[in-house]
Amino acid sequence: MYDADDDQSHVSAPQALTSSSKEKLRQFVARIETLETEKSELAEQLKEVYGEAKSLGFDTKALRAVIRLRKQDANDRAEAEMMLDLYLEAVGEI
Amino acid sequence: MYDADDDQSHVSAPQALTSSSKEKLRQFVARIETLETEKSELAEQLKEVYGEAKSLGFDTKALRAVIRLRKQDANDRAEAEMMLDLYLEAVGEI
Amino acid sequence: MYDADDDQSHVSAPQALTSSSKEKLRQFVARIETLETEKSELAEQLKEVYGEAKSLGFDTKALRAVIRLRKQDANDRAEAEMMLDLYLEAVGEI
Amino acid sequence: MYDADDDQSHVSAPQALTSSSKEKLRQFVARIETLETEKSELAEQLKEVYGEAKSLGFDTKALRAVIRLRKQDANDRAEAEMMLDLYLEAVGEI
DNA sequence: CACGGCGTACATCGCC
DNA sequence: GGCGATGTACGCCGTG
Repeated sequence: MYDADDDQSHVSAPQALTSSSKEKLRQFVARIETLETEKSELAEQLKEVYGEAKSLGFDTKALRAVIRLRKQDANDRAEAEMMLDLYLEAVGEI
Repeated sequence: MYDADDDQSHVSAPQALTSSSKEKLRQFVARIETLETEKSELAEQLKEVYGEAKSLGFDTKALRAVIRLRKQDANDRAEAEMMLDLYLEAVGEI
Repeated sequence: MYDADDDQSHVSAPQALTSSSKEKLRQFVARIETLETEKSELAEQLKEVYGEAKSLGFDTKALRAVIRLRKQDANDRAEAEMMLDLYLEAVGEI
Repeated sequence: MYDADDDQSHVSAPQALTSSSKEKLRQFVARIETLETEKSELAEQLKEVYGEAKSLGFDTKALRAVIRLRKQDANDRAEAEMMLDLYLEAVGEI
């Protein structure tokens, strides 16, 4: 996208961004980078937690498996709910 | 995990976890799940931001490229900084 | 799905599938699962081939790029062919 | 990878491939392209099957959900098996 | 240090 | 034709 303000044509000719578009773009970049920074920090903390568990003698592989299973269960429940809705709709109950 | 409290041996005898170990395990699981939830929320917000940018006509693929490049630049700068420090230290400037 | 045999109405009344429909459904599921199994096996074999190439010292990323480019070329050639046919037909040469 | 026969150094200097390496490369490309062709054909057939089901009045969305669920169940069983092994190993039973 | 697993990003496809 | 979902590929990290 070359100019979010101007472009009504969908042509691919390069054109400069308006200053308004540039400003919006800057803001998007800033918001994204903030969120990614926070996300990286959480990832960092997760690593630390696993490291701490490991240093206390826990098997991180098994620990990760537990986490994965619990998540999977949650997903399964959500999926089951979805399927129920789908079936109810299929038999005209919605 | 054999038992973070008991096991100093790494032998293969089956043994249950002590209640203390179980409690620690529960806490680790809780901490991890909290962090992962927050991480997912940030991921969600990132998707929303990209979606908003897209709805305003910005090319998200290009936007992602911008983010990636800036990140790379930051890494490069950090690395250069590290090298500089290393050299300064090597010549006794620190 | 209301009933592939019966339903001409698209009304929302709940109704069970006829046994004939159920049988068809089973067959569809079976055919799909067979095809997906075969597809997974091919995917598996592809992984093995890439693994073998890697173990012989080839850069799999470059190898993948080669495959991608050749595929693109093939697509381009097919498209050119189609255009040619279209033009030939347009000038009454077919 | 610049030469699968010669390169013991892992340096990144560009160098020509030996004819032996080139030949191997050609064979890998051929094998990969064969497998990918077959995979695409299966994908094509899958599309046809779903299309046929749809034309007979079946709800493909529900059909896909069924397939997904059955696959998920299989995965769950495999995962459960893995967890069992993991736990058995953790208590020294392997 | 090389490998495999995991999470993420891209592309494709079916649907609307 | 845009959008959402799904399958595939890449990069990163932890591990042996």
